[in-house]
Amino acid sequence: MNSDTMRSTLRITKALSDIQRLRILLMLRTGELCVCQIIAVLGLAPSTVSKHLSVLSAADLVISRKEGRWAHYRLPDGATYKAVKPMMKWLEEALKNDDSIAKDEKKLQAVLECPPGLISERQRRR
Amino acid sequence: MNSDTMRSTLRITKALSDIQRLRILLMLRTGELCVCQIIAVLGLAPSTVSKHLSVLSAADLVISRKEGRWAHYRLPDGATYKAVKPMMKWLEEALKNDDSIAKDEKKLQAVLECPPGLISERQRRR
DNA sequence: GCTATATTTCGCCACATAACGAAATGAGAA
DNA sequence: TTCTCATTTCGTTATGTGGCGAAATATAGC
Repeated sequence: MNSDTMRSTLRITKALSDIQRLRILLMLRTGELCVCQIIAVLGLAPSTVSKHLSVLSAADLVISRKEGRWAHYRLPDGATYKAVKPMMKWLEEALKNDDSIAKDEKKLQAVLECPPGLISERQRRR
Repeated sequence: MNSDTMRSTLRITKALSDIQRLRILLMLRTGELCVCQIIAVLGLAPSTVSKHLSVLSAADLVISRKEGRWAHYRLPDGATYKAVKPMMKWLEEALKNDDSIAKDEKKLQAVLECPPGLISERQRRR
């Protein structure tokens, strides 16, 4: 009967077992982000980041929204969020003093202020 | 400074990203178990189970205790448990209707009652 | 000491996965 | 339409990981 509860549970724990995906999740606490912004902070190839986002999405740990050429990702809300909220809370607590996460937050602030060279011209004009 | 918070967090999430290790963790809710009992329920090679236990141990998700020839594992207590309690609670909730877990519980009951053939003679005499 | 046995360690194989670049996709701009 | 560009998909490669059996370890009993 309920053999997908294990499947979906493992989808979540496997999604959480990679440093880049944890970085993305914690980054999204500040709110919805464009893929290019996530790419800028992580410093990885676009294709790599896209794959990570699809893994998170398949685990229902993020929600995607398309707007023209851009894709935005955010933490889930409502019922979907409820299922993973304890996990997220635990993650936040576990990593609240982590250096790499703090660095990401700092870099994200810079990216959100659109300093030259970090994001493409096109993106800055959105 | 705090780059091991990420390391230890990932040790935990990676430990939780395998079905056999989830089975072990939930099995241990009934209390301390001998390795051979865990082997009997999982139906895997002793070396495989031993490796899984060492992964869980390295993540501080289980505590081991040696007693003569036998090794016993249990869920952590006190301060150590506090750190992973939210995770465990979430896991229990997520898998409370899972078939494979229910099957394991049933099999564990049988193993604890020592039916012939499941555990070695030697073990039954402990 | 020697034997038996529970557990761990080691070596190996098969498979999963993270990374990249290149190509494909899709939607706005020209 | 055609071009541009953000994103995704695909193919490849390198590394990680789960599984097993064999050998090593450790301890109880003789």
